[in-house]
Amino acid sequence: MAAGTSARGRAARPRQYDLDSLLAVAVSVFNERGYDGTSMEDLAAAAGITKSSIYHHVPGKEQLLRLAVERALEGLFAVTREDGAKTGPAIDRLEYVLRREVEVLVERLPYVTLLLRVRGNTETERWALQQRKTFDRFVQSLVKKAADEGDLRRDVDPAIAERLVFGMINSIVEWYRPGRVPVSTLADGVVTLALSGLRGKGS
Amino acid sequence: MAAGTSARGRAARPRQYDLDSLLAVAVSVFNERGYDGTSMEDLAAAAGITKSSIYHHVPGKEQLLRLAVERALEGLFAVTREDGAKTGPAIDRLEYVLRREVEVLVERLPYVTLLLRVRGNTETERWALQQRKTFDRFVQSLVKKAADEGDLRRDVDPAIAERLVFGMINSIVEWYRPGRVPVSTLADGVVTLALSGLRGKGS
DNA sequence: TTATGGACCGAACGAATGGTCGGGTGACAT
DNA sequence: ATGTCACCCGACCATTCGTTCGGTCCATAA
Repeated sequence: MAAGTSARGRAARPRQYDLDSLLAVAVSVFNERGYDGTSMEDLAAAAGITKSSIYHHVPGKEQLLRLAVERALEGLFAVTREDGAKTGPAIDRLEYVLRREVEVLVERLPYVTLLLRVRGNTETERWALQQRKTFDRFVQSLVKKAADEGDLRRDVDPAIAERLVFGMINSIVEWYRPGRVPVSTLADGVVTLALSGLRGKGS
Repeated sequence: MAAGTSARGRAARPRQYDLDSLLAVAVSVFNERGYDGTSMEDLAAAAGITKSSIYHHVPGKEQLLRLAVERALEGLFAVTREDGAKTGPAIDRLEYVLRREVEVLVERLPYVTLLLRVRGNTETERWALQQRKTFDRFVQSLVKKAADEGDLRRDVDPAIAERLVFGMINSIVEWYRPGRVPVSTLADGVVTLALSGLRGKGS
């Protein structure tokens, strides 16, 4: 984003970071090595900078994690406040949220990836887990409502179904990379699979 | 397993580990804190033993990881060699593998959990990732065959579908704990959801 | 020209980490 | 009684960790 040769000045002044561009690098490394498996030296090397320089931008390693998961959670919770998630039959709201969640997940892929891998070792991580739980409960209530309105199959426990569909969506971060397949195709696939299943009958 | 007061001897000789029981403790801690986030002291504390004692049973931290993921992979690959995975229409083989994978995953829950979280920092981890990829390709070929035989819906790319269903199953380790819900119910839910979807029409 | 301030650096610190070493203790077989 | 062996211990080591500090460089503003 803000890294690279500045406007003027021959071959001088390469790499120059601000908080945002440094965060992008850090998150990328976190996702590759895992948060605990990443040292400040790893980050420094990836950024082409020294360890101590990182502390000019950020007060510590944990803050980088915090900023990243905040960015992810912000996107996720924004969906729950959108119209499509609040009006109409629960089954439609559910479909809307599923599709939108896929979109947000792809849009902020590295940040959401990191969020989904949080384990709970630090205060920041525990806070992130709590937030995820809150979001989870929102979707859970949608599934419950759709079941109550008779729009879901009755031979699968709604609680289990929610976990599974949720897990399916979250697993996207493990393999999807933007470019090859358009997001809309992915989102269609998710919604179709979640609601109508894999088996035949399709056009 | 083998920890506890020995047959004879008053209140003497508490905790006494063999490789297996120690591994069980270690894997449990790995899953809670993450492999990189777990120190040998953490393991020692959880086992009620000193760090140095651990080295009596195992040559190092990485070996514990190795033993654990081997246990998981062994169970997974055993499925691919079973009859149900090798005979009959691909769609039936697929259903068989899905159900059996759920069963193995639950049966060896802590080990498979650890396997699914491997990142690739050490040689052992990279080997584990390679093995997972091999298993993945096996399931992929099943989905492909089922598609060729016309038993899958044609409006979702088989490659994407396989990833999603695979991800759904793998996500089970994040929430399922044996006891509350029987494995058979879970497996039924997975197969139903994967093949027929969430939406109505069910009995 | 000088001063301000953002981005960066090398050297160093205390704490934690994975691992080693030499020794101890008790159950069991001889 | 003695020796063996599995299991355990405390003390220690070299390295790596996250973090701090004092200082340099240079683009821009006054």
